[in-house]
Amino acid sequence: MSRSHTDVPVEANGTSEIRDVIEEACPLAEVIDHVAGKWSVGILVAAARGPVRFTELERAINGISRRMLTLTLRKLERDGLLHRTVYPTVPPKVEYTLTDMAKELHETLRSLTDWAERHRTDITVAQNRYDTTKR
Amino acid sequence: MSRSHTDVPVEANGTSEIRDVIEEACPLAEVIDHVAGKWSVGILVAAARGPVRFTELERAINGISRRMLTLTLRKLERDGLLHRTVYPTVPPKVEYTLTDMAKELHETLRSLTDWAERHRTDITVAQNRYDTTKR
DNA sequence: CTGCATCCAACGGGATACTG
DNA sequence: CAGTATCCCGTTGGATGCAG
Repeated sequence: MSRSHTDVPVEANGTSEIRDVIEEACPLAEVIDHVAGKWSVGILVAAARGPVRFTELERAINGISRRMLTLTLRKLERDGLLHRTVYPTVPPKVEYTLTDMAKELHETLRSLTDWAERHRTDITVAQNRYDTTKR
Repeated sequence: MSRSHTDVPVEANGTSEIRDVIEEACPLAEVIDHVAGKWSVGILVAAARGPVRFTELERAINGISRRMLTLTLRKLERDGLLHRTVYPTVPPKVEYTLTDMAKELHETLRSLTDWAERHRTDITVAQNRYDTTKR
């Protein structure tokens, strides 16, 4: 996704409400960017229960490829959401844990979960109605 | 998703592949899917203040293309988050408003915004540290 | 076990010209 | 005004194979 709001030519004429919209949306867009990867949330949730190993994640998250698991883990680590601990054993062992910041985020996400559960069917209904009427 | 062949544009029909992760992540992943498009949040925020017209959105959301605006609007409408009202005037006038469901979502998103603002710098710091140590 | 490298297909998304 | 239709390219992500 890599949005980063810096790729928008500044234009500097930002007046009135245009500015407002952008200002208000920005931080939100940032979070989304950090969490909206196809697998980020899954990893965050899986790691929320305690230290998780690479292979555990691979099995827990249905359908993820090795490559994407690595990439997503790196991104989350870079963002300061995951902590990576390497045990120099043979064979190697690596554990991932949520940082405090990420734990907070995880709780915050719960309100979103609630919303999703409250409206899950509403959304499905809306989609069906849309598809049948406009298609 | 986009069934045809070569360069047929995406169709943005949402409902990508089901993300079967751990049961706890599922509803959350759903929300993310509906909101995580590059422009969805921006549109939602812009429309949160009241009815908005197509061109208003185009100007309010810095950098969006006409195509993406249309696609994203259609997706949000399909998901039951936006309501589209057409005034059969000349020239045509179309207004978009948040549905009740979407208003709820918008409020819920505020807690995410708060998190983002609280940790915005933490994230930047983490990224810099990561980039300097591993690079 | 953990994870990087490579190849490749599919999709997202920008620019723009055209229409009701 | 509010879209729709094309063209085109950069990125995402799956599949594999190799390595510490």
